[in-house]
Amino acid sequence: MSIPLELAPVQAVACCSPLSREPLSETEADGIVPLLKALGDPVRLRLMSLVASHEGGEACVCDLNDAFELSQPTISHHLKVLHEAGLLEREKRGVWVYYRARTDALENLAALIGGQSR
Amino acid sequence: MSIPLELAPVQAVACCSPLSREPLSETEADGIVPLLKALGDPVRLRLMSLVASHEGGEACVCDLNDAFELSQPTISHHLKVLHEAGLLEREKRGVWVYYRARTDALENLAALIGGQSR
DNA sequence: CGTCAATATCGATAAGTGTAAATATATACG
DNA sequence: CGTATATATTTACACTTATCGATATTGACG
Repeated sequence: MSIPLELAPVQAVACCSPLSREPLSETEADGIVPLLKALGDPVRLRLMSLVASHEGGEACVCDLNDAFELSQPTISHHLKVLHEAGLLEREKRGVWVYYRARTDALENLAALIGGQSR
Repeated sequence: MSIPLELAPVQAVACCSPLSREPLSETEADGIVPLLKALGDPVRLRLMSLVASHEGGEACVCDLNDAFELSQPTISHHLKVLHEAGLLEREKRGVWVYYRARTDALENLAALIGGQSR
């Protein structure tokens, strides 16, 4: 019986008009920043890209570990950050864990960053 | 006699296909991460939005300082980060300094994040 | 030249973050 | 049950970063 999550993180970015349209409020900024922070690390950005571009839009952690010369706990940590930001979904199947990219979150974020000025 | 800049930072994001299309290389990621890091701070994200949404697409530092309850050096620091990332242009007119949003950089970044899978 | 105002730089500090080693948890399989 | 494997958590540490006060720089103006 788990509480869904503190808040739907995907919708944090769907809340506001594009950057260039009107000034972001402090609260709005605080909602978006975690996503940008999550992507603002080279390992996480590549992890995100690896998962998102993987066939079926999902990838097993076992595959991801091998793509980096980093310890397994470090990769696990980065996946957790992406997951908590709402950019990756997590699904366990047997011993394996699969992560799936939330393309809606990516698209919302992109719309917020690159949206037309007016 | 100033060297243009070490590299055109705007094009760092124009270099690669979207996240979800194919895995980002380490080099590509390293080029993009500075932009995401620059935006991944609430003050800088709001600064960027303030400038980008300001009339004429530019704003004077004097206006920006007043929008935050932060010291002037702190704002100056954040503007520098955004400028060095290639997200803001800097122009001095008399005693005042105006920053202008590089919407092309924002659009390229948005395309990279939210681009279609295939 | 001297003063004032706008912006940037410097130095210090507290808080945040990426990483790894050690350990824990969970699942499959004899 | 016992062992092996996949993944997560904990702890610790080096490194980065956001912030401020003090100071420097730059331009306007008398």
